[in-house]
Formats: sequence, structure tokens, C-alpha cells
Amino acid sequence: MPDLSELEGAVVGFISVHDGCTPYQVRTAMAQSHTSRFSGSSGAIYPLIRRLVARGLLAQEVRSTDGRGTRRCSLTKDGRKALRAWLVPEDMSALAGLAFDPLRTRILFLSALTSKQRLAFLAEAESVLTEELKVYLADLTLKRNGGSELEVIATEGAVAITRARRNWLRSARRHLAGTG
Amino acid sequence: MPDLSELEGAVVGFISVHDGCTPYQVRTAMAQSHTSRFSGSSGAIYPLIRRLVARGLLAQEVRSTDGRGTRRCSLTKDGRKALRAWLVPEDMSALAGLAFDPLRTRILFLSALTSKQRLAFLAEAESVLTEELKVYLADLTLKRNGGSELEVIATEGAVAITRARRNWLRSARRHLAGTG
DNA sequence: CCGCTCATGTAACTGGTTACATGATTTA
DNA sequence: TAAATCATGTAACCAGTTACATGAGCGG
Repeated sequence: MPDLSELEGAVVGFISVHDGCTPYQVRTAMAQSHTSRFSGSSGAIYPLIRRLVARGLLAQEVRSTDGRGTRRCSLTKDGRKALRAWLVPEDMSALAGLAFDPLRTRILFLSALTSKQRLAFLAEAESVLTEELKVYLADLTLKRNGGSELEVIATEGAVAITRARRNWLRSARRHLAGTG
Repeated sequence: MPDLSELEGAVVGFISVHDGCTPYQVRTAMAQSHTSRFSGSSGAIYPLIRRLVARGLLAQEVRSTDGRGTRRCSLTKDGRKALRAWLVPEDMSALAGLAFDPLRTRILFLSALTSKQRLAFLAEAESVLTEELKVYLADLTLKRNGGSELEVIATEGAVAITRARRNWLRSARRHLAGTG
């Protein structure tokens, strides 16, 4: 059995927390997640869940009362095992590795802009990040009353990283504004 | 003309900074980059560069003295234009959006582990991040003497974000250790 | 001249995306 | 009863990966 992909792991993890949820709920949860990595498209989720059922990691229960054929998903024993293996891989450094950051990438090539455009770019990025930070902080408040402890921690991570990015951009802009 | 993809933009940006470089140099630079997003595989780079030449964004000069057919790449006027459009897209929020973080994703599902395993996971991740931080700090020193100003800023970003992640994990671990 | 690095390339695959399509259920 | 939402699905596509293959140039 090959390891779970990131999306597969996220789906299995979601079902482990939301036992008995429908594929549709998995799908919308992925789509609403803050990270834009996965679209939560039906073309991704439904075939993926079928694959996991075929591999014996998921079990499905069809509600006969529902004409749409809505199914409820839960983990099998093998599914829980696969989830644990996905959560804690042999090589943890793959998880911790530097994430791809389109802003950081672009900064390397800002010499293609005039110094005025450069500063405008950094200022604009900074303001977008500040707005985003507000969103995550609001989300954090939400999670603090009503969310699980782990959801709070994950949201704190989003806040911490966004804040770090914003502050980094701010100091970069000030630095570049100084040196022209 | 469609917009440049992230990899295309990175390649065009690299060539803008390293004018006259060979596709091989582009490739190895991508492969050595800290972010694991792109492998820098020849199967990605060579066809990509050919596409960009066909689109008129890159120009190639073949050194006739070289039996390997090594080519030197540079940007055309259209290439510089496309680079600027890629650097500063209409929707800046797409650049600033929360990056995908496999650690953060996994934290949401740590309830599948025993509390002991959970703490071990966080401790291990924290130590990997601490090691990584050392690497980026060393790189920063390197860039400070000998690198461009923009390279220094980009590396400072890597340091800032890694540090934020590490500190976030540390406080999460301490918190979970407290509540059992 | 052997092995390493430089340098380019192709073919099969993969894990997603977008766009489309269909029908059931609920709500105004 | 119309519109919105719930719910599932397929087909065409795409950007990248892995694995493989080839050969030139160079240092020991």
C-alpha cells in the first residue's frame, strides 16, 4: 500500500474527526479551508473517496431513505492505521521543510521593476497580509469559543505565520525605501 | 497569451537576473532552492524553456564551439513584459494567501494519536525546524557577504517564517503538555 | 581512459483542475 | 413553483514528476 497523498491524508483526517460525514461535506470543508492548495473540486474528492473505499481505508453507509444516494463515511481499522502513518511519516523533515511562498519567490526578481514599483509592490502585499491577518484573528476568536483545542492551535499557527510574513515585508519595504 | 505559471515565472525571473545562463543552470538553481515545490527536473525545465522561446519570451544563443549544443538564454522585450505582469498580478491576494503547511494540516487531526504520540510529534517537528533555522541563518550570513540585497531579503523571509513556525509549535507543545 | 559533472532530452505517469451534467431536497 | 442548495458524478486537460537515455567535456 502506497502512502497517502496530502489530499488523501487530509480527507482521511477530516473523516476521523467528523465521523459519518458525507463526501459532499468533505468537499465543502476542503473548499472553505483558508489554504488555497486544494480546490475541493468534485472531480478530486469523489474519485479519491472511491479509491480509499476500494483500498479498504474507508467504509460507506448508504441512507436508503435518501433518494440522492447520500453516503456517510467512516474510517476502517486500516484507515486509522494509514492516518497515523500519514500523520507521522518516517521523514519528518519533509513536513517541516520551507513552504513555497510566491511573495518570497517574487522578491528575488524585483530588480525587473523600477524602485518605485518595487516599493508599491511591497506596500500592497503588506496591506493584503494585514487584511488577511484580521480574518485569521477573527477566526481564532471563533475557534476559541466553539472550536476544538487543536483547531485553536492550527489557527494560531496561521496567525503567527501571517504576522511573521507581514512584519518581514514591512521591514523589507522600510529597508528598500531607505537605500533607494 | 496566458499568464505565466509559478514555475515559468520563476524561470523567467531567474534568467532576468542571470542573463545568458544555460537551461542547465536554471535547472540546478531550481533543484537547489530551499523550497521543495519544484524538483528542477529536466522533464519540467527543458520543455518549459522551449515553450517560452516559442512564445517569444526567451531568446537562445547557441555557442557553436560547444559540441553539446549548450544554449544561453536571455529575455526578449515581451519576456520582460511578461515577467513584470507575473511579478505584480491584478489580484495580489492570491500571492499573499496562506501557504499550505503540512504541519498545520496534521495538527488538526492529532486526535488520532495518543497524547504521548502527540507530544512526540510536536517535539520532533520543533527540533527539525530548529535545525532548518540554522541552515537558513547560515545561508543568510552567506548572502550578506556576496549576495544581492534582494537575496538577503528573501532569505530573511525564510528565517522569519521558520522561526515563527518553530515558536508556534513550541508554545503548542507546552500548552498540550500542560492540559495533558 | 575512467569516472564525474555538464548538458539535453523523451515517455509514461500522477494528482490534481475546470467545466460540465444530472437529479434530489429544501426554502422563500 | 421557482430558486437555491445538497449531492454525486464524468471527461478533457494540465503542469509537473520520475525514470530513463544519450552524449560531450574535463580532471585525475
